[in-house]
Amino acid sequence: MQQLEQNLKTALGAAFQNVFGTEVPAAQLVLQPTRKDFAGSFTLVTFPFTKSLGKGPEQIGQAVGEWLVANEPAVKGFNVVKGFLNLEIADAQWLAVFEQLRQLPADAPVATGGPQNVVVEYSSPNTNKPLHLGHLRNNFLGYSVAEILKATGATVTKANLVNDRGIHICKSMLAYQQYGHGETPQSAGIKGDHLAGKYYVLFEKHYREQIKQLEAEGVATDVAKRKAPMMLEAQDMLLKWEANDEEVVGLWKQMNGWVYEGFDETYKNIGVDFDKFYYESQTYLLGKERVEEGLQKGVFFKKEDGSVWVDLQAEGLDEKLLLRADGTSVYITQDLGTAELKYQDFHYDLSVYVIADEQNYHMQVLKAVLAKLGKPYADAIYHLSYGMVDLPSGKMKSREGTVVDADELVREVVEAAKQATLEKGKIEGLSEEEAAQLFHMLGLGALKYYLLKVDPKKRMLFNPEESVSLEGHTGPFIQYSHARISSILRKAAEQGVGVDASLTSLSELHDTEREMIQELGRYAAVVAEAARAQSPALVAQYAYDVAKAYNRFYTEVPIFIEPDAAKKAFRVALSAQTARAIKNSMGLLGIQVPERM
RNA sequence: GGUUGUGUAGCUCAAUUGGAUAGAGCAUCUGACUACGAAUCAGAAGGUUUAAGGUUCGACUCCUUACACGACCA
Repeated sequence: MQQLEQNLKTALGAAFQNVFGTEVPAAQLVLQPTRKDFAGSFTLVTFPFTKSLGKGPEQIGQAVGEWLVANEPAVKGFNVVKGFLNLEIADAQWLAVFEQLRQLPADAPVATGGPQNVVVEYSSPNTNKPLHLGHLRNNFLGYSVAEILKATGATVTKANLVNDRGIHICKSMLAYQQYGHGETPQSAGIKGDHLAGKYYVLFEKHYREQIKQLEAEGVATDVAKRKAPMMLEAQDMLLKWEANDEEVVGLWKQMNGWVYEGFDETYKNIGVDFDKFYYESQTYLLGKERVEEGLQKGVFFKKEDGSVWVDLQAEGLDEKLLLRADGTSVYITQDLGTAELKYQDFHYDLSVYVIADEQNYHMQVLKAVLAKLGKPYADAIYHLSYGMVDLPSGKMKSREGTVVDADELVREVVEAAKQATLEKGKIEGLSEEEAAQLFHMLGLGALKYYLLKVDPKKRMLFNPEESVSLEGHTGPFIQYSHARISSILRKAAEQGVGVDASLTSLSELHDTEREMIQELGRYAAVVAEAARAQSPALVAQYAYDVAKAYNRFYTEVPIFIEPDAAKKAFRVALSAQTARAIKNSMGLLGIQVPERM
């Protein structure tokens, strides 16, 4: 379709040349799809030309339109409404567009001239508690952005930076030491990440009790928080960990092992994957080296207490701590090391960090610090900042126990999909295993689509009832359209209707057929824009538009009843092409589509 | 206090990046399964795009100010 648009632009240029005798810069010839309520397929806005031509917008549209109809075979007709020139395209052109789409391999990359070598870091969990709803948005976004970039022909590495060290990890370790009695995931029958989370919560509970007690003894709150015995013990544990204390490191390895097993299960269950894992325990030392490098280069400075800082006021930021007085690292120290390591490993020209928007400032600092160090990859860093997920009851707070657990949520959406599917009673003949796979596909489709259809940078509201809904603007709506088409294709195969019929004998297209082709033709442009904006929401919207357009076509145009064999074959081919577009675009979102449901 | 993001129908979200009468879904109401899958389709109703100015042929979009909510930095 790009070619059709290009041809139209060339013709428009010629029209201006011939009618008004002036050259119009190609950049000014912007075509947009015509709004549904007007006749035509492409629209040129003529207002911008009124000044230079000294003529009214209608007059220009009329003249250009007439010239096009007389001289450009692709333009069948036109109408002018105020400053809008609507072009009607000849059906032969649409069929040519369709033919081109059909010839394209299903996995043909969409060339964009964008970055070729990309690392997308996402998920990046803490190893002290299980994944929750917020992580799901992160995981689905990261996976989808990676897939979209792959679709533009880029080489993409999916990376996961595991936050496996620090005081928060020690908290769950300490609580386990004190209250665990040697419990294991096996003995407790609890997933490893949930077991660690249980002890993290236990730590918080006892810690808070200790604070209360100290306060009752007249200690000020902030002092109580620092001096509570459990906090002191956790800090002591962190020091021991950094000193490679055998017992502490042993416990750390054991508990992290449990957590990784739990994460693996969850990742598998939600259908995301990674090519490379990084662990902060392995990058923080490299980060310290970078801090040292900065000191030597004179871009960082040391305060009297020995802590290391960077002055970013020239960049519109503040002074920022890079290394504590006691020499222990802070978040940014580790991030410096990880960025360096990632670059050594992959020499990316784009490094995407999928991180919540509460880290906006932190990521600005990271970029600025790397720039100060003169790192060539500083510019390649891009923070894909996404908004928090709120609940109808308000904000999610792990400390207040108002988080929505990822595993539990997935179970619920799959169960809801199962109930709805069984009610419809349309899946007879599927084995038990196939049915289970289908329920999983539909439940996850609903959940993923729900989280991905919203613009990433916006904060969003998670409504549990809507998230399991299967009707309207949802994943299952699109999945249903695919299942429906699959059914048609099965029937076509039975009846021996080929999809490779010649299109040349077709006379006139139905409106919905024309719209369908135009919709299918947008695919490449949508993927390119989604990659540029790093927004799966655009792909989600597109998949919905395609399904919607098909359903309209489906109710208005007969397929198997059609007596004209050429038309019948074309409609089957159009259906097959639509199924492909749905499967592709949903695939970019990490959502699978069924043959029946 | 400083920086920054958001504000669109009762609710959840769009709006091709400055273009036409601001579109979808949910909820409400009406109609369509003896032609191919009704998880569908067709239609009704629902809007002073937070407010006030400004730029423009044209503003949800850009600028200024104010208000509300959030995040971050102290």
